[in-house]
Amino acid sequence: MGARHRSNPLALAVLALLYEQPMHPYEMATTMRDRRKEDSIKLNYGSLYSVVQSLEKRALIQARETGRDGRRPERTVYEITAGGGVELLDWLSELVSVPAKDFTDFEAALSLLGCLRPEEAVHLLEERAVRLEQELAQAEALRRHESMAKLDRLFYIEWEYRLALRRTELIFVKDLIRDIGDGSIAGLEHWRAFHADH
Amino acid sequence: MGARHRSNPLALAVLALLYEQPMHPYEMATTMRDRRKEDSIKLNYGSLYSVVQSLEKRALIQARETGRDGRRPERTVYEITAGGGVELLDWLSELVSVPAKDFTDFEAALSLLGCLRPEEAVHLLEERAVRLEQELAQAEALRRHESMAKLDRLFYIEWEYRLALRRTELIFVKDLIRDIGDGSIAGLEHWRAFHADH
DNA sequence: CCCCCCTTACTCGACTTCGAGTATTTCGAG
DNA sequence: CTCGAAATACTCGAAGTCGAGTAAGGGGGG
Repeated sequence: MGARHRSNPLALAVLALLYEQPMHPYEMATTMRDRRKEDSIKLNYGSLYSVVQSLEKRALIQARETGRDGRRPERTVYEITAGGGVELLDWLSELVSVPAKDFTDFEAALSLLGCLRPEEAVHLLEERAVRLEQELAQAEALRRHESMAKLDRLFYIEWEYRLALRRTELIFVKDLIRDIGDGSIAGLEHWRAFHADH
Repeated sequence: MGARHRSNPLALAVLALLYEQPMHPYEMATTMRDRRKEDSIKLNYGSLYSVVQSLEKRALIQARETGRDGRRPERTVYEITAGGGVELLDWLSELVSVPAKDFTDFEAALSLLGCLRPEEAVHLLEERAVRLEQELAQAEALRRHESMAKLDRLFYIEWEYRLALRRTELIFVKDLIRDIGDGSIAGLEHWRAFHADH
């Protein structure tokens, strides 16, 4: 399969949209926005057009018609090919069944926490905790909102997943604040020593 | 500050290493490997050299000496500048204090789960659950290993963070399997209907 | 003492990503 | 009916990403 090319999830999203029905690129963008997919899949105008182009070159999608509506700029409508359908299901199956390592910003920051003084670190972690609590409170409010309450759960599983992770993150951050604050974290002396020199 | 340029965490890692002591690029790579930083920060040979170049252009680091050891290829040793130190602390502070949205592969996959048939989805999620359990078991084993037991906790917080997230993910996946399996997930009819047409 | 392979250190160019910029068209207020 | 604002549909080039490729030194087996 085209496993070499499976880096950009936007390509997956394009295949998924065309799996439902043919579309032109701009419509893909608006559809993704309407369905809140931009929250879970990074969407960029510039990327979209080159991703579509690259999918066409690999024969996973093909141009269907290059019609024009009135005197508007030309729209190229694309449809998925048989190969594209196979690639979609194969790729999606892989993403679901094998847990990939993903590099998050906070993980990177934690691994370099030693560059900050302990007190500074605690202070910044407290800020993060506050912001996480706000985010979670907002999410709770949104969930109770009527427009959300009527939506099938299938359409917001990814949202629940993200919330579950955020809740865990909040607990982790609070524990960490406690352990640095009361000096119970192992290695605190080395940490202080490094900053004493600097 | 240079907030426009804060996309690649590898640049942050380079600043952090040079904050400790001057180094040449290849040494950065090996040091990161020795300290297991490659687990939490994506390291690529090609990227490293262009990242270093870009940091130099922005005067956050500077070449110190271009010595050579015997007749080996030239090594350029870099050191951090005053501006580089400021940028490091500022950037790191931001990453710690404000929770950023990160786009993970699994979240993208979940948002497109409708493309798979329900039974297929359950099957693949079960595979993921098994793999997650294996990963967690391996991590537990590693933690009990002597080389790990002696290490200061400060040096593997990022590892604990990742494990906490993975544990939450496992619970989430198991719950999801249950809810799709026993038909209690809202919207299952629409899901089946879509695949009946196809 | 010579050959092969591993490590060291870096280069290269094909490919992607990004977001600001452009040009047209519709819509609504006045 | 006309002017401007928003929406539509796309383009462009600068910058970044990637990993295979290269080339030279060191070291150990025959």
